Parts: sequence; C-alpha cells; structure tokens
Amino acid sequence: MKDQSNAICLCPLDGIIDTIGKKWGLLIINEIGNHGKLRYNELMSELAGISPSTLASMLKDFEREKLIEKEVFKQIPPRVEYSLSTRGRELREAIIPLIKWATKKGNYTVHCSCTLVKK
Amino acid sequence: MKDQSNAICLCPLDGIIDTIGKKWGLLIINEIGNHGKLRYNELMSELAGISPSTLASMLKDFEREKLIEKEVFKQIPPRVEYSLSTRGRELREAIIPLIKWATKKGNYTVHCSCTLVKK
DNA sequence: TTAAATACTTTGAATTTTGTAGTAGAACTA
DNA sequence: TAGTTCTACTACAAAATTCAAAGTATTTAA
Repeated sequence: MKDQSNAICLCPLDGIIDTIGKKWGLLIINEIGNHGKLRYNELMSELAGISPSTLASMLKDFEREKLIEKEVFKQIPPRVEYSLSTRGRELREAIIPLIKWATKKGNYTVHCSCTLVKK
Repeated sequence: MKDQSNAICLCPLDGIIDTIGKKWGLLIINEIGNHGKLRYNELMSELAGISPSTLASMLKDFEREKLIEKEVFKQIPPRVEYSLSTRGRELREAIIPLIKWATKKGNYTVHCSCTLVKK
C-alpha cells in the first residue's frame, strides 16, 4: 500500500495490511508460532504452495517489522532459524480467533493435521 | 490461491486467504461492520485509496462467500446498501483482536477517527 | 438542453506474486 | 579427483492483482 501520510483519513487497520493483509502473512506468523522455531525449508514444506521468493521476501518484511527473529548458525550447509518476537507472539494471539473462525464447521474445511497449537 | 485439493497438507487458514488475505479484505469487512450499512460510494470514500474496480470485485467476492448482503433499491439515481451477514459479523468479531493489536500504542499509528465500533 | 447523481464497468498500465532455475561452499561419495 | 548433497536463499520472466481514468445507464432538477 502506498504511503498515505497525506491522505485525509486512514483506518487503524491500514498499518497491518501490508504485512498481514497479504496472501501468506497470517499463515507464516501462525506457522512459526505453532512450531516455536522453524527453518526456511521447513517453512517451505509446511506452507505447501508458497514460492521461495515470496517466502524470502515475507520473512524479510517481518524481520524489518520486528515480528520475527532470525538466527543464523555458521555452518555448512547453512542453518537459519526463525521464531516470533514478543510483538510477533502478541500478533499471533490476536490472530487466534480468526483461525478459530476459519476452522469452524461450515466455514472452511481442514485438510491436514497442521492446526492451532496454543503454547 | 490455486486449488490445492490434491495437495498433501493444507492449513486451516487456507480457505480464508483468498478473501481475507487480500489487500483490502479486512478493511472492507471492518468498515461495513463499523457502519452497519454502507453504500458503494460511502465505502469508496471511507477506504481512501481503493480503486472502484477493486472495490466492486471484492464486494462480489464477499457476496459470493455470503459474508455480506446487498440490498438494491429501485431508484434513480440508484441506491445500493451493503451490510454484513451473520457469518460476516462472526468474522468481524474474530478480527477485532487484530484491530486492537494494530491500534495498540507502539504498533501502528491511528490517523483518523474511524476506529473500532462494537455494536 | 444540460447538469447532477449513483453504482458500477471497461481499459490498459503499474505493481505484486509466482514458478523455475540457479548460486555458494564445505563435506561426503565413487 | 570429480561429482553429488545439503541449505538458504537470489534472479528473472511470466502470471495475477490492483491501479487510475474515463465511460455507461437512467431519471430528475435547473
């Protein structure tokens, strides 16, 4: 979303849209939250269907927004772990009702075992 | 998101992504929820920045998904009112924590008076 | 006769997201 | 020694989404 600082009226949701209101935003936050820590390739397979470039760019966005933290281990082959920051964990908490709504019977079908895990 | 009915694993959030995980999805649901009923042009000005074609297509999507209801009055000039369905209202309820998180100090700035209104 | 009002649609361009393939560098394998 | 494997990405062109601007339909008001 383009900068609207000159716009007349903005809605409180505006700020989230760029990160949350994207196709994979909620999924990624939730997925990391479910597992605590996740590596890039683990995310790739959990989020079946995302492209590597999209995932990489989302992770960078989230890191810049301080929603997730990235830990790089100096190994070969490389090892990188992503986890939620405090702020990210708060966001995930706020997303839970949405996930519950989505999983509710009559709304959408759950096809797998990758469900809501509250720590 | 493409049909993944043949995919191995889907996440419960998958189903919402196409509607909610779009740039204006949450904004529109929240906006209609805030006002009860809204006309097309009212939505256009509340959601400063959206293009008419995008709004029209989102409204059609939401109608098809039975998240909103459309009432057409036979008048000239025309008059059309959009409101949330029961399912839409449930969704909005589920979004409220997210809105609250977003409005929280330190997360994002609120620029206008168009805030959370709970019925 | 012209303008105003509303809810859109149409068009082509700009922006985002996607899929496929490729890169780096050490270690293991033949 | 040469080739393969492993992981976390990047590059790039193609596909999908969103954009702005202009146009459509219809009746009443000036």
